[in-house]
Amino acid sequence: MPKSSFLQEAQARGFVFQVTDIEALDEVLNKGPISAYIGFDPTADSLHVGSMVQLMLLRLLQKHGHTPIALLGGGTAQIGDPSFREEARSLMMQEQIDRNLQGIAKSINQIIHFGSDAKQGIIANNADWLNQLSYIQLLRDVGVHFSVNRMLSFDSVRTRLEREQGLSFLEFNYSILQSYDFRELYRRYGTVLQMGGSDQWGNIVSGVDLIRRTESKQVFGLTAPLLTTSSGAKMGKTAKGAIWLSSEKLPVFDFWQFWRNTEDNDVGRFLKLFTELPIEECERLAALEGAEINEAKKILATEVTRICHGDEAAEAAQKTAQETFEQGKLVETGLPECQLDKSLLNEGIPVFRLFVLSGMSASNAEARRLIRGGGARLNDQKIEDEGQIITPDHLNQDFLKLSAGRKNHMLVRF
RNA sequence: GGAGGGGUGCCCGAGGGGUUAAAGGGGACGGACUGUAAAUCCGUUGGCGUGCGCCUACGUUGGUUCGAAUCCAACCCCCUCCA
Repeated sequence: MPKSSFLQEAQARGFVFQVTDIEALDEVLNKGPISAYIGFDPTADSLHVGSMVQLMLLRLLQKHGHTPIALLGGGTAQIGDPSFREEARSLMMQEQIDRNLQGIAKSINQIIHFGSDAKQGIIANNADWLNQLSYIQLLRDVGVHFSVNRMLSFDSVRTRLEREQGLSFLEFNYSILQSYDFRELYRRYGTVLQMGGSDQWGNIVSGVDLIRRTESKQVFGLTAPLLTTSSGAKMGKTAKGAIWLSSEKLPVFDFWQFWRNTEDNDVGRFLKLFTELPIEECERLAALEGAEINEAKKILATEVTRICHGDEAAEAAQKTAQETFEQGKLVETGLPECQLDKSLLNEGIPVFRLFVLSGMSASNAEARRLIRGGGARLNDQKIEDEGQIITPDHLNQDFLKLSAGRKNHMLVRF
């Protein structure tokens, strides 16, 4: 049992998968505040729930008085992390990377509040040092310490080599640069701990090694379990794509719904990881049986949404969900919305077109299929005729409610 | 550089001149059952107009054929073995 409060809680909440030298790390944590970092790659313009574990881990670190550093991979993004991937990532344009960096920083700020004092943590960008690196210098300084044999033995690399796709030398360098990052953060901020998903284990221990060799200093690595749902699906990806943290990319209502629909078996685990409710409370909620566990799911949804989008948005989402699903009301706000031009209605428009224009269906054919399959509703009334013409007579005040299936609703405003 | 194998729909994977918008599986979406869960079962799954049709699609570009994902040529890419 660790002595440091951070490790204790991290372990109890299920954040810890592997640690390089847990006793020594515990010792260091116990002695006083440290700084620790996690890297985030700018592969999209927002983070999604797949990164939530990492974010919550940093948040927990901060709560225990340590300094969290979120490192943006603005430099490494030019290469792409090959770990466990099936194919090479296509190389991104610089402007794309820049755009993504901004979005990712925003996501991080949603969950972690850094404040003005650097002790409360910072967001750094490895482009600041990687971009100026000279090849020869890097080889002499860092390359000597890397054994190709050893790198080849890492699972993350091996799986790639065994695949048909192979691994380019460019990608092979990723872990070297990530190690360099760790050392750079150690030098700049005294960072002694790198954390990450379990897929980062190889990269992390490489960094630990590099620092031991060049700085003669013991630093640490800690990985969190890679999250899958009980039924084996990867966290964060669903039908319509990822569960984004950005409310611009995913309405808060949908975010709340995602958590509300958690599988029974995941409730306890998720409560511990993604909320800050006391552990005993998480366990009590997870132990609820049958339909009662739905209460736990609602609490989970609201608590996670609170952390990510704030109290107000979280409560609004909960209220909307309750009215929509439990009371069957035709709510006027709170559901995802879109705006269409009123002239469409004045001229009369086939329902299936509305599904397309609102973005609920990807094509006319898909919308028609939805209606034929009996899954489409207009203002909570099942749509029987895919060609039905919609006019202003169908409006409730200024909006229509479209539903695709039991769970997908949208208010279309005119 | 030499020899062989291969590139099919979101993914995997059959198909080797017409009846193939392309078997099967996975995934996804919808429905039923439930507890807005899981499991199970049913349906759907290129686009556009829609009960007929039209267009686009089997690495790329040409060719042979009344007709090609299927045959031929060149090119690109991947894999394996050899150098």
